Amino acid sequence: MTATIYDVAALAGVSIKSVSRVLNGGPNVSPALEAKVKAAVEQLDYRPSLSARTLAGASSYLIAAFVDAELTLEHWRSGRGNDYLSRLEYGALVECRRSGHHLLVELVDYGSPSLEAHLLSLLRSLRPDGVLLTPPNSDDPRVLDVLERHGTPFVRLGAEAHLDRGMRVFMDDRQAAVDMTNHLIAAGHRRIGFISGPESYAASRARREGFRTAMADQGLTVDPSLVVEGDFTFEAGRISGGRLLGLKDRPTAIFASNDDMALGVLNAVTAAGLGVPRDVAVAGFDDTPSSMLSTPPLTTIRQPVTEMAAAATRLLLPASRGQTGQAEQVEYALVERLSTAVAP
Amino acid sequence: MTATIYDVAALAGVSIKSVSRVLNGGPNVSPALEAKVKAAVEQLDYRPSLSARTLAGASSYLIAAFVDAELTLEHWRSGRGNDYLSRLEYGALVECRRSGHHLLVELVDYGSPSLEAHLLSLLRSLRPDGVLLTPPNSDDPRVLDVLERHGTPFVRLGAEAHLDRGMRVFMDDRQAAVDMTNHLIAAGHRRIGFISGPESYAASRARREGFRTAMADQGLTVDPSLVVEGDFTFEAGRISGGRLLGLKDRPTAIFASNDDMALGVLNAVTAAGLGVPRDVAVAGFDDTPSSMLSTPPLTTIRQPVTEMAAAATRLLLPASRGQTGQAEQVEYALVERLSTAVAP
DNA sequence: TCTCCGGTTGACAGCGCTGTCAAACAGGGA
DNA sequence: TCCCTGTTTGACAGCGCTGTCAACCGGAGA
Repeated sequence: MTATIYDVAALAGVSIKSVSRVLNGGPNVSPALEAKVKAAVEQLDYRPSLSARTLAGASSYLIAAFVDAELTLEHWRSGRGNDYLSRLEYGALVECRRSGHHLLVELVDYGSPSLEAHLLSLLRSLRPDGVLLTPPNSDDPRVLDVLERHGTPFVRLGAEAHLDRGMRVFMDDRQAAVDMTNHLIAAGHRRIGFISGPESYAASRARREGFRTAMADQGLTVDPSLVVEGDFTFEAGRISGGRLLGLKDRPTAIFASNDDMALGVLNAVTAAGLGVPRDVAVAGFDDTPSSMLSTPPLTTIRQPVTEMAAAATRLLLPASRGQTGQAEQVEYALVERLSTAVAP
Repeated sequence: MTATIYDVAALAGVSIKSVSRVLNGGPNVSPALEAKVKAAVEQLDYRPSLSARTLAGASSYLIAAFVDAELTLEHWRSGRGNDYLSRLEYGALVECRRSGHHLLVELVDYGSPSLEAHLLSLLRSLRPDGVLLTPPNSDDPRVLDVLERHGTPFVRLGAEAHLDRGMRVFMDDRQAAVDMTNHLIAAGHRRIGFISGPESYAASRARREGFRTAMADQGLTVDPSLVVEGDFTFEAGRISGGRLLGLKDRPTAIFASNDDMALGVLNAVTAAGLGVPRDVAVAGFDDTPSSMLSTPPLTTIRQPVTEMAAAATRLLLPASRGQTGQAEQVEYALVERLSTAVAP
């Protein structure tokens, strides 16, 4: 039916091993052989079977991305999308295509007691060439343990703890928060409210840390009542924002740890009968699509998720496999839009 | 190293075939055998190798989702996310996990001249059990040809043409547009602007058709200048919306074919110094996350993309494989929010 | 008692590749 | 001329599983 390597070998008048060599770019192949084989491959429209290659060889040509099932469900249930994930996926996809690999997306129940068993099961039956780990699970020691024990290379995105385990791709969340805070201070703000994300995210902690540092460096004290915690949702931003605006000495600027919360703040400001940026400046973090479309558009930090994922995937590919402990830092950018504009 | 079926067979004192039978739920297995095998599997923590099963058997336990590379790139470049795609993916993932299948995401260049060769290559090397096709490519005859020729089952989401090819999961876009139009008419609107999507999308055509039908059924004439075409982007909505608002006899309501464009219209209304819904009512289509978060929140049609994808995946799974030509319709819902509220 | 039959289990041959190792071959130097 | 070396190619044994088909077992029926 479908042509196999035997058909190609027969047509070209060579051994199957030679066909395999040509196809995989093996060493010591004469130009004549290569031409013959390529012609036969072309003529039969032959494509090697992934499973046969995987079974016989060392590589599976598969990259697996572990996606947090509960988190994703929650994202959809609450009506916000999972922008981070799709950007990540796109970056990984592009890189996979370039190298002839394939991207397998796997839903993982990080909350399950049988997490380890499930992961091991995945690794053994799929034998992926590498695994992509996303925050906040890229710091989960149970996952790292399984991966290391099984010997599967993995890249942790935005990881903070266990810096020597696996490979990492990250951005400087702390410095980005410093920059944003300085941006607000430069615009004349002194009382700045901060809405942090959940403690479980390394990025949350780093961003709050950056905010504190920048304030301290400028000799500004941070009123404890101006720092509140949210869970990265629009609702959290709306409520926390409302709370901050309700203070008798309300902040003139609010820096939210992500865009969803910043959008909630925008909503709260409007609801309070105030204007952005006239009465209150608002800044976000992430540069999600909707941050550009809000009224007014949001000043935020662009996190190059797609590039991070592409870099991570590259680290996993056999051709340019990185070493354990290897880390790559990507650049962020402060995107200045109207929500923090200074009145002319 | 890792346990194989031979290890299990040896430990249980049975043949490898018996192990295989137990694991795959084969017929005529005695309880005693089953118990022995299961114990051995447990003890060795055995997991069958996907590639070996694929190579030897008929199923690959893989479902492939074809993602339009150019479209996705464009989505990211223009800053809007691809909400549709991630919802789809989530639905497929959940269903895959339930059945022990895996989801493979493949970037496809639908614009490439070697599209057919590329697809064939994918099908042959991966041998997926089924393929998920998304609009607007679910109507592409080149794709359908390749899939049919190769004999791979596929489900077309939101497909319109070639109704007898492959399986389909769809919603009644036309009727949904009728409902929305009636909703606007019921609110007292007579001059209703309509921003349609690109002609290449079957859904675009159906929505416009629904709008026209509803208007006609209510005995309202549609002023041709009130029907414009956009490309589903925020910008298109902003520009087309601005144009409609600039007419000397401007519409009192604008129905955009998707939420991104409706958000653009919202922006245009505000820019024109008008209010929503006070001066102009705005309706969208899709129920994307941001439609809920806009100011005011958008009245829209909820398209159950996740459920559609889940249903589609179910049709592909060997256990409940559907027949060619089989189609499943899913229900939409009109979500009424403030953007079309009638003044009290 | 013997045959027949359905239920149950196992032997074995692939599936389509890659890795190992040996064979064949060509060219340089003694 | 022969040997040695390095290059090029091929034979063959798996990889870990499923499908096919035959063997075996026990009880029902003749």
